[in-house]
Amino acid sequence: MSREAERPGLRERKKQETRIALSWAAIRLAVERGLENVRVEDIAAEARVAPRTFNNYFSSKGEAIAARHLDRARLIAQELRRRPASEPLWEAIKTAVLTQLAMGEEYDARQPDQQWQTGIQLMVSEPSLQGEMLKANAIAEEELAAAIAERTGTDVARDLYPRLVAGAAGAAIRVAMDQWLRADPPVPVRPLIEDALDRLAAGLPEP
Amino acid sequence: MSREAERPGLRERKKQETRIALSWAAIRLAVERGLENVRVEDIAAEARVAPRTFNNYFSSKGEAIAARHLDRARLIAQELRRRPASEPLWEAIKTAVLTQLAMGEEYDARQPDQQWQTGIQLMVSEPSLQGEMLKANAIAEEELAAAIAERTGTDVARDLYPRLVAGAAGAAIRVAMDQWLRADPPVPVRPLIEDALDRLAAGLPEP
DNA sequence: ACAAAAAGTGCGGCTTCCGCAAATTTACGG
DNA sequence: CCGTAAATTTGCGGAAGCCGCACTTTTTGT
Repeated sequence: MSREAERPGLRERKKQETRIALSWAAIRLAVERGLENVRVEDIAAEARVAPRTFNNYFSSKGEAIAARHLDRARLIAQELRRRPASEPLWEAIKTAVLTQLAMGEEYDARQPDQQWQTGIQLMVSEPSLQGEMLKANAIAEEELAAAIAERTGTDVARDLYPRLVAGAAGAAIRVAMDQWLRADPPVPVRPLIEDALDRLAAGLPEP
Repeated sequence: MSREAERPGLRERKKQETRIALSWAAIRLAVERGLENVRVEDIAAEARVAPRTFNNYFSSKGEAIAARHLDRARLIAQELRRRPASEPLWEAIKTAVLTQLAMGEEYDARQPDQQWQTGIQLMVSEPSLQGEMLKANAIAEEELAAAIAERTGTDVARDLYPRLVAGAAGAAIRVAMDQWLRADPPVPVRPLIEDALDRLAAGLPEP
């Protein structure tokens, strides 16, 4: 044995790779043939692991699919921590969200992005996935609340404030994304998100 | 055959009774012996129906338990529609929430309320139920958005506004309730909710 | 290179969830 | 009241999902 502060650890890396491979495999197959027609067995095969291994990572198909979404959402909190402390809170949040969005677009710039959007649409349409989506959002919101608390010198456990801001921001992002997904003549996301967050910071005045 | 606008309909009534009986049974048993140790079979037995019938009403144990919560949350939108149109929106929302809260307290004033609070605590602690809780909140939020749209003359499909307000309000309520549940020296709920909604309407200024 | 720890795998079993068809109950018109 | 149509409940059967446990393989640290 030894200490447990090893940085990346080749081991940890492989684990993450498997996790991501399983998640993408689940999304791919679900998009391709519909969630109902995908068995855990298939996903495992696609990711080159044993069926049993799948459940070592995820406790359901839905969780595997939502995992990608969760990872992305987490980044917002990460990004917020990076913003300079001088920046006003709402500004920082807005920038963090938009930055994450840009990162996502760059990251899988070749084709996965297409798959990403399709994946999201799958999640919002399949009832059994909506729950997973919401759960992921909730987890991300917690982390966001922690980051906000840190930045504003408040206490997540005692003060209403950080969770309130995180919850409201999360709702705004959710609504903006939703609007974006259902816009018939496609519209850009960023303005929607900015608009939503701005209104929030303005106290949601009646239009 | 005939028209289908029968008001209560003896048939519909029985259905609702069964639904509620199943839901309460699920909560009772889950609180009593832990969710893991409750089988669908047991719930059905408690409600005096066949096991198969359970799945005619709910597609999972979790859904059955969250059903009570959902019904309550729905009432907020109902209540909002009843508020006079002259009342400012935020005022109306706040009142609607508090009224619903009061109704709930009166309704099951004898003992179920105790059970209710225990049930909620169960839901927030059991991971598998958190998802159901979130799903119920989402459904309630949709209805709230519809009510808000109606009241403000906006369009749920086209405008960001109603869903934004509903989402933010939902988040505020959630956070306030959460705070209430974990308050060690118990505190009253109402002030928490008022505080949360007021801050929202004020644009969530840093404290 | 070795021993310990962690991850992957296989097996077995218990539940859940759902489609289908028969039985039972309710609704409505005469 | 009675009979027929519709809706609900129930029983059966089966496909998956999910998970504990024990065994094997791989990684880690010395």
